[in-house]
Amino acid sequence: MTAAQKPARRRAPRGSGEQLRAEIITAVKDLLVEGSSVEAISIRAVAQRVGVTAPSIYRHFADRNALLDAVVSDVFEDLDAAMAVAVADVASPLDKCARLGMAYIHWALEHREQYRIAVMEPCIEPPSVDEIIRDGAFTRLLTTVQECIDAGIFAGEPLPIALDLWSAAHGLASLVIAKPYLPWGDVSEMALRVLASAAIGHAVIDRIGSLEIADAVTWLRSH
Amino acid sequence: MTAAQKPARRRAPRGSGEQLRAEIITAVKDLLVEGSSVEAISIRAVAQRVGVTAPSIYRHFADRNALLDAVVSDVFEDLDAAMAVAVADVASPLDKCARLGMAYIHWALEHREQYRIAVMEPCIEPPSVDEIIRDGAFTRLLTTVQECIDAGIFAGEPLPIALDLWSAAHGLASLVIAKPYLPWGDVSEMALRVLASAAIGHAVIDRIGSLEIADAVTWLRSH
DNA sequence: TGTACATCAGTGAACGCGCGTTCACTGATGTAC
DNA sequence: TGTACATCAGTGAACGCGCGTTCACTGATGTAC
Repeated sequence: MTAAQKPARRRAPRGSGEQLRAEIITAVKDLLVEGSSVEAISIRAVAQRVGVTAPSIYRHFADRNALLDAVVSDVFEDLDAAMAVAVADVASPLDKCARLGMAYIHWALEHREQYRIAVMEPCIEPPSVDEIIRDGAFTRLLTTVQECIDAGIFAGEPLPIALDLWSAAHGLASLVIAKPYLPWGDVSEMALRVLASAAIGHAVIDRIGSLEIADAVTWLRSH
Repeated sequence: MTAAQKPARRRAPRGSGEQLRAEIITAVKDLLVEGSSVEAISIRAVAQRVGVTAPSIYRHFADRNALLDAVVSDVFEDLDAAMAVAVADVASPLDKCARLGMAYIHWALEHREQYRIAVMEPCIEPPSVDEIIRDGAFTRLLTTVQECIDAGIFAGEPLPIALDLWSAAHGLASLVIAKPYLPWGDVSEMALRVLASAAIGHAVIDRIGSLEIADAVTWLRSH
């Protein structure tokens, strides 16, 4: 009874090579959820987690990089799914924007190492710009920003605004992940504040047509 | 003449153990500047760079982590120095805030791997909160935010505002570093926009006393 | 229904490598006489 | 000024380890007859 691993695994039937592949990706995500860093994700560690020997991994992934790439894709899908749920029943474009941001930050903080490998680490091989633009989560944000523009909340092109908002959400999420010991206080409240100030700041900039903070302050004082 | 490393190094005189120590830290920073990632910073690579054998490193640093810790401290000092220069002849607190942010982002983008190990990677052992607060760059920001509060530009406590502004600057810097292939356009302009919207957003939030973006938009429309 | 066979998912053992780290040492440097 | 000596900055060789990856294989699975 000391070795409990033998009976656990059953060989997959002929056609279903996909099964182990999916199990491997899930195992990596589980390891990340439990706090393993990327460097700790070794082929052997993953294999052991799945209950299989190391060479089996190579039947499904060309090498370690290919495995990590696949995991990153999967992680982005999870993130997009969480964002989709967050705006499922929201009609107002501004509300949608805010909820996308909050969902993004919350998901990141609940899946810190997954977020790290997907968004904070350098990519093994950079995807084309088209792939990024077509990527679920970013497209979702871009579309919502366009709706805000249509509603007269923002002005100009959606792409830079979407990048600004992404950068605001990412800034808080990644800084909390990298420096969790700072006096963050209530992170949800801080998230609201960061997202709100980015969005409001944009609206004011569009309104007064100047990037000078001093102009905005002067304008604010006169109203 | 094939081996040019022999005559280069001269043994340090008795008292000056500090000399090699400084050379080692500089060597690590040079390797980072040339694009080496943290994982590529091995004791052997550093030793070779300095022109010394690997065990020599251990006379000056207890182990690899101690070396990296020392490098991170040094990097933070460099960053702080760059920020100090940026505001050396600036009087207006608002200008100072903006310039600190711009200097921060520019320094980060010019020292990407150094910024990564100092701010984006998990710390080996987290410093106490006090150490952070006393850290040069953050204290500088905190003081400047306090000056802005005194000038009536922001309201409330300086700490959360400083964290917000840091988060805004870090968001852009770290996202550009992690995803350089995105369509960033002119990063300097984007930096201005991100910092301005964070600061202006804060000022508006303080003014209307609500975190609801919708309230701000309504308020904006009525002015 | 029963048997022989081809397939291919997963195995076990091994490879070469670069790593962090250790240890006893060497020999240039500075000092005491 | 000259010599013997203590110091200690830096060396050379080696350690054990975990890693990614390979390769020939095994034996359960599904199929053809």
